Amino acid sequence: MQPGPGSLILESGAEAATPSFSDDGKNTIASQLVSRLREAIISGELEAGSKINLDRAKQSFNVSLSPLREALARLISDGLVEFEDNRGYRVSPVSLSNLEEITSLREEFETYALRESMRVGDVDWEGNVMRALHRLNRTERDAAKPETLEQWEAVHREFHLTLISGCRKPLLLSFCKTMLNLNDRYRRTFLTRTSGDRNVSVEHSEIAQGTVARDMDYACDRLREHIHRTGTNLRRHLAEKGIA
Amino acid sequence: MQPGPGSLILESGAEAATPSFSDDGKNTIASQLVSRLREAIISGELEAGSKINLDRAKQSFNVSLSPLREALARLISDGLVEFEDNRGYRVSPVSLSNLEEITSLREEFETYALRESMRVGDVDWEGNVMRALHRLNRTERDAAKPETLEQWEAVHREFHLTLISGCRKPLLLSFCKTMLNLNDRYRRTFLTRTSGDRNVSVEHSEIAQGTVARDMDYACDRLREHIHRTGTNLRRHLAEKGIA
DNA sequence: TTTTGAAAAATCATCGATTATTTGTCAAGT
DNA sequence: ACTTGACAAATAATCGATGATTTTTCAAAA
Repeated sequence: MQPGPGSLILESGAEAATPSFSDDGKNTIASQLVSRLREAIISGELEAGSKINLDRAKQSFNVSLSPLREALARLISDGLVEFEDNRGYRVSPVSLSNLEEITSLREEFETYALRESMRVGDVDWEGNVMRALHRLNRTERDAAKPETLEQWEAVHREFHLTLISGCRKPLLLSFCKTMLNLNDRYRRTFLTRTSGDRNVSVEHSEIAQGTVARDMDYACDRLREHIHRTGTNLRRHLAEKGIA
Repeated sequence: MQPGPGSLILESGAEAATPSFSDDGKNTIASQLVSRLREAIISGELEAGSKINLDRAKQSFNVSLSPLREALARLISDGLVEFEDNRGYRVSPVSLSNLEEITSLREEFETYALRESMRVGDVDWEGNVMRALHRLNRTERDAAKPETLEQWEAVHREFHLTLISGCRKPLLLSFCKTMLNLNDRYRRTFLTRTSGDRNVSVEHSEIAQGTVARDMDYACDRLREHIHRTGTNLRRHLAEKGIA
């Protein structure tokens, strides 16, 4: 079970010199569980609102109780898990009002963080933005190939986080990360294709161009529209599936 | 052990019809620890930046390891505790830049939440605001009597949270709560008396009056100034103690 | 039929002991 | 004197078992 001496544990997807927002230097079982559980929830593998049975989870993840509980406790901060004394953990439910709040807060927080980034961001940051944009535009997204969806989600998330990564406000960044996580769960659960009347590539490019040009009003307006459109689309899909 | 038929279980400190932001219906050791640890950190009893030795903490709180680790894991979300694999937990350090970020985010988040509250808040909420103001104004704050400082902190916190409690955005409220916690740690650690040139009672009254009058610009401007002044005061005290 | 209450099952919470990792110490080699 | 590396102490992480609480089941009474 334990890796023998001399065996190497390769960290998945850790590329040097790439600012990574999904740190994978995780050593302990608890920390690995945080990543695995987060992915399981965001991807919809663990159903929204469902109770997390500790015995079953223990078995399915092949771990003991202590690291599992600790991992779940840490996930509360991400808003992905809820807890109640003597009633255990459950996956945070989805709802129309929750989606609407997430959309509103993304609009407020991310435009604020973007403005701050344009105010104090350095040239490295600008370069990171352009690189993230390029990668995003070169990443295919085909509803017929599920693995492209997953890859696109990662690159897309990276783009939005890079945009605001110049703001020098770590707390604000962690809030934005949380909101983005929650938002991505809705998209991955309810939205496999983009609405026909949108050209998302153009939207991203406009945001990035405005950003490196330090045109605060333009960039923030485009970003706000972008977030708002996604919210509207998602809301429609939720309504179709009859979610209040 | 089981309460007999007809007996009532009274929750400590739970006054009906009073919106409480410091829920104390905690049953389990882990949940009680979260409260105790949070208070210990905010009050400065646990020194900022210090490592939390699990063995010693275990003894001093008279608990076992599992609930202690779980409680600390939950406190990460409050920004009061940091964690690193195989290196354990430590109390989040204080710094000038951290204080400045907290002040900025409070200005942004709380004014946004206050505007939303004025937009959608109901009459109950208005009443709660006026009650919280009254209680705050009637609570003595004397640097010579430490117990009054503690009481004042609680009522003051309640006032600020009540102001924005009408916004119907639970995630936003939890973020504001977090920022307020972090801010209160700075005040309780570095500030025992108010700056002489301020009349804080008047500031609070103006904010509350503007709020129930639904004068968005006036109320938000007063609130922003209020937060900003506190930030400036704290910054000066940090500088005096030579904290970068 | 509905309600009640006690026993049983399921599940959560906690503990003490064991294992793994990191940190500190000190002597040997350069 | 400075670095290096092995050993020892301190500390963190995990496990399996035990204890406590909640939920479910089901039979008896209204």
